[in-house]
Amino acid sequence: MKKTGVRGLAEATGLSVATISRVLNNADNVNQQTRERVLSAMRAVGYAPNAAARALATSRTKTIGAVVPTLAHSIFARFLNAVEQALAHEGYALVIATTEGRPENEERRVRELMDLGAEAIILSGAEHSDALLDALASRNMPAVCTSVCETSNGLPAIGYDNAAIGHAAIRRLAACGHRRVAVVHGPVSDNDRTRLRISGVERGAGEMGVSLTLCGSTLDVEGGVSAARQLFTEIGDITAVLSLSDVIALGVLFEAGRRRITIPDDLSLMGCDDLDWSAQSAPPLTTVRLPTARMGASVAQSLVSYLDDGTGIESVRLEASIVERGSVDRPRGHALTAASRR
Amino acid sequence: MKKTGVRGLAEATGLSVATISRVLNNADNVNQQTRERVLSAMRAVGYAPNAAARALATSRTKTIGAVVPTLAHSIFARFLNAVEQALAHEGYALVIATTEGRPENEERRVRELMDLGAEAIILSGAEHSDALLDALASRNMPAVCTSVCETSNGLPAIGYDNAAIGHAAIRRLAACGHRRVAVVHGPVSDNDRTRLRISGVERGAGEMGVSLTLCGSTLDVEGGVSAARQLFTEIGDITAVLSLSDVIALGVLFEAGRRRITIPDDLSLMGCDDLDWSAQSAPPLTTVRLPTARMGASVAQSLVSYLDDGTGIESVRLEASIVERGSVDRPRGHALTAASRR
DNA sequence: TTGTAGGCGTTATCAG
DNA sequence: CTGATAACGCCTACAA
Repeated sequence: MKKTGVRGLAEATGLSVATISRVLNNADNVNQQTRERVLSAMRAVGYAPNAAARALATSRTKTIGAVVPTLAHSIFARFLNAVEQALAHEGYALVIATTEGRPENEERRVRELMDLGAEAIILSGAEHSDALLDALASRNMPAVCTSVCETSNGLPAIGYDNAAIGHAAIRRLAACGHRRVAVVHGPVSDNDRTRLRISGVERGAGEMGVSLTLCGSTLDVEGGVSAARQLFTEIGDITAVLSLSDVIALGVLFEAGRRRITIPDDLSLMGCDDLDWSAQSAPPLTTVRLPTARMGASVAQSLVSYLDDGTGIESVRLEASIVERGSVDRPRGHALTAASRR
Repeated sequence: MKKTGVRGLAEATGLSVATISRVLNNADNVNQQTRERVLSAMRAVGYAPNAAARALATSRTKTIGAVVPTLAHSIFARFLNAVEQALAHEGYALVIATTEGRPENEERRVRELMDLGAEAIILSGAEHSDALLDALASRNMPAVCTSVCETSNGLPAIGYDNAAIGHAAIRRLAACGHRRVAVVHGPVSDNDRTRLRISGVERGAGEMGVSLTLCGSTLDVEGGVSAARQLFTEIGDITAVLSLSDVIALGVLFEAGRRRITIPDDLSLMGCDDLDWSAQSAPPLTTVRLPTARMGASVAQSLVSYLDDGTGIESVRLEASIVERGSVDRPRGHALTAASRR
């Protein structure tokens, strides 16, 4: 029976395991010829290094864990897609854990990730249980909160300013002349980002004399449809809808279409996210573009720098920007009310 | 300086590492009191097991790798979401690698996954380079192809029958009376699933006397919009559009809306996937529902059974079904042509 | 029920 | 430039 691993190669080449290890790690102090010899031996036996053994010896796993509510929402998927790409380029692996929408799972998932050997943890949002924070601290595990730009728990945050986003969005609408706007948003419990956006909207509305109708919904297209249905049948007296995420806006768009409510003539609609389809819809959606991909790259970069070079992890505030497309216009009298009756 | 790991606990409790290890692995042959003692000691020192060491000793990493083209397309994200959930319940971790849409990256990513210690590999589609297949075989690494239900490379497949899907879809359209339909599909190079669907469509069209117009596009909403634009301006003479994926159908829907082409009055539209929004659109999209989540669960289950119990990995064919909603109707004369002139 | 000791495949520290 | 050897933290016969 042949020996496995470096030992086998050592035997096969007549060299020592140390030398084998050196060529494995591209150490410079190896004779060119020796290296060739080892390399070809490796090819010959189809040698594959054992990551676990290496991890044990170096106490480096080159693995980073991320926990998100779900992969089924494209905003998280796009973010992780960017993270994965950047991490892969740096030789790190990404292992993903979902909470299945239940924040009470977060701590457990983080623990699993750590037990698995993750060298850093990527979290969603700024709010995390003390137990989770403790777990992180007790192993002093680097971690970063994403989709937000500040936290009150001491963890660095890489993301955007949700309150500012809400603020800018409502002001833009106000600047167009809207004074009665409905705000459709996802669940606020367990979602600090949504709460922050709402608070920004409220502040902006106060400044601009805009009267707000808040309307909660689930974070999916169906939620947008239901919310729109309610808006159109029970509220009516609004000139614009601000949807705090594009999936919800899509629902509003669909429901408006069904009711022959023309956007932006009868009603303006503004979203937030800038998803794949947002520029393509009819009409194209005016929305807040979130720097999702840049955020992913930035998170990956920060973590890798920290792990490889010991650089501190700084919070990063990425700018979001409103992209004007065709779904927002000046209000036209009681257009919606009229349209609803059509 | 305290000793780390099991050794430390052994010292702290006055027991041996073997006993510590036993409680760690919930072995039954350990005294209840002893167990308590160890457990509380573990809590006291905040013990965290070292996965690398365990992996090295047991040669089990409890990690499964998946490579997909991208996470940015919700069809993959939803699939992996299901995989992750099922795997997590079984105590396995999922590490994800993307090819960034370039099949030539696939082999490298698979190697990275294997080098990382993945115990099984999840692949997308049935087509894979010989180099990749060899790499898998030489380490006899279990792997499964997904989104397809058969392969010619010896690997098991868990998924649906793409040709049958295309076949059923076009026949349904034909049964509604459509004889001239445009098929909009994503890239065919490097995508066997799309090719299979097209072949099924062609066979069905032949059987039913349907004349087809094939129209390739990119696999996103924008692609659907462009294709629709071309269809509406240059082709015209069709009564239905069969979109081989829902994202593309969404583009068609948007473009039709922009041109005041009413679906399904002027034109029928049928999709494939059944995404989040498909039941909510205006009109709701008649589409082929792919068992994405079940597929994810099935893949996870098969792999886990194999790894834990040595059960063989069988190919699984999951049924897809057409879900009738509002976007397909009988053709009405030259409605589209008329509508285009409106 | 508990303890002892060897080994898992690499890395890294010394000498040579 | 190369070699011997001791960790790394855990598991698991085999003994007791």
